[in-house]
Amino acid sequence: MLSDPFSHLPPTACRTIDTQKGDVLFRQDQTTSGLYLVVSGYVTLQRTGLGGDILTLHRAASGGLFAEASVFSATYHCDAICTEAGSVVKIAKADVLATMQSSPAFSQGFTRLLAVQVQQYRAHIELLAIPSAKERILVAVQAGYFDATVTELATRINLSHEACYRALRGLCNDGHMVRVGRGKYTLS
Amino acid sequence: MLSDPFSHLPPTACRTIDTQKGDVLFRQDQTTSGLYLVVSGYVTLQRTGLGGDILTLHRAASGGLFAEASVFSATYHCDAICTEAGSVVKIAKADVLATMQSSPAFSQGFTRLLAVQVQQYRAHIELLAIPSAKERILVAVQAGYFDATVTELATRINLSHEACYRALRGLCNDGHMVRVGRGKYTLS
DNA sequence: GAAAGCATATGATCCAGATCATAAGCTATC
DNA sequence: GATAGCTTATGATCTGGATCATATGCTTTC
Repeated sequence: MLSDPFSHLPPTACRTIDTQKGDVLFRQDQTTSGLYLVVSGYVTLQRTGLGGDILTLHRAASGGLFAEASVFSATYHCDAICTEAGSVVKIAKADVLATMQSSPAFSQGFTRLLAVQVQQYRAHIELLAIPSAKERILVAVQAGYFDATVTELATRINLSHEACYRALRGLCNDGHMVRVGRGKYTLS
Repeated sequence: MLSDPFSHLPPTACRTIDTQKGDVLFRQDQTTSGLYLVVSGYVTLQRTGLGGDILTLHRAASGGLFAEASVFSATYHCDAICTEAGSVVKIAKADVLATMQSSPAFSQGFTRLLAVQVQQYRAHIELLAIPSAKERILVAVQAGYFDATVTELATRINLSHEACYRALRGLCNDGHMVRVGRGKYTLS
């Protein structure tokens, strides 16, 4: 189940955790203890703004890794909340650091994972720069962002959910997308 | 001059390049040959949208590293353009990969740099989610984004330069900032 | 020192998206 | 099966920022 580089870790480094919807894996400013790999279900990384508004930074699906940067950080920088039941593997920070010392293969694999993250974030910043709501949604859907609810998509791409619904309808009218059911849209 | 982890690289891995304003270090989709460290001057990482609009992804100042992810990528994902004369050190991709195999200290140092990048991008995404122009600028200035022109700041935080000037004036009226000269503003 | 090019402003207008309001459908729970 | 809470959906209104226009100041260059 563990992806590539993690096979180099000692078995004791990993702990499987079953999650329920709404479970909190960690909160912002908590002391870091490790990083996580999603086995099944979904985990949302979010920050709560001063005004109480929720910002989704990342949504990790099956196979997705998150909080990798926590290995080099004293505290978590956002909240990790399970939006759907499933399970995650928690990998102890100390073991990651130790294995980086002993295994070049692990080191390189782990670094590659971080590099992928960097590229994903860059792509996301680019997406957020698209001024038109319709275009932004179209690109987001093409990039596979639309894997849950419309409301969830909206918060990820800095749109109100109303604007998101309207833009989706517009894209359907334009023939770029097709409505295939309540809250279900696909590219045409 | 080289920061921490790069002292583990063979001397031949690094090449110093003097840059003039406007110099292009690499362009999107070019084959990757290495990563860069800014010694002096500024390098902007940008992508040109389909409509010809320029999006600034990152701005590397003295001591800043960029294109680290290129080590694991076949092509560059954006353009690197020098916005001010100075010099950069180019570090060969092959040497980075080789040294990761041989030196755990380098590996860990390099990975830490990527982890920092991840956190910076996360913070940037958070910044972009701030709806009000005035607030967004205030946070950006506090985060040290305003190190060049107003126009440059505007493109980095997804605002028109007009909106940026107006918001700066507004922040001065509110007493949050002070205009200290033509195009110069500081926090009060 | 004239001309070109860019950053700095600021005013006027317009519109896309935020916000507010409303309602219906689906799910879970007691 | 009633209630609560959520997502979906759409209409009405309002506003903040984009866009367009204009002008001035600073640098660079020939």
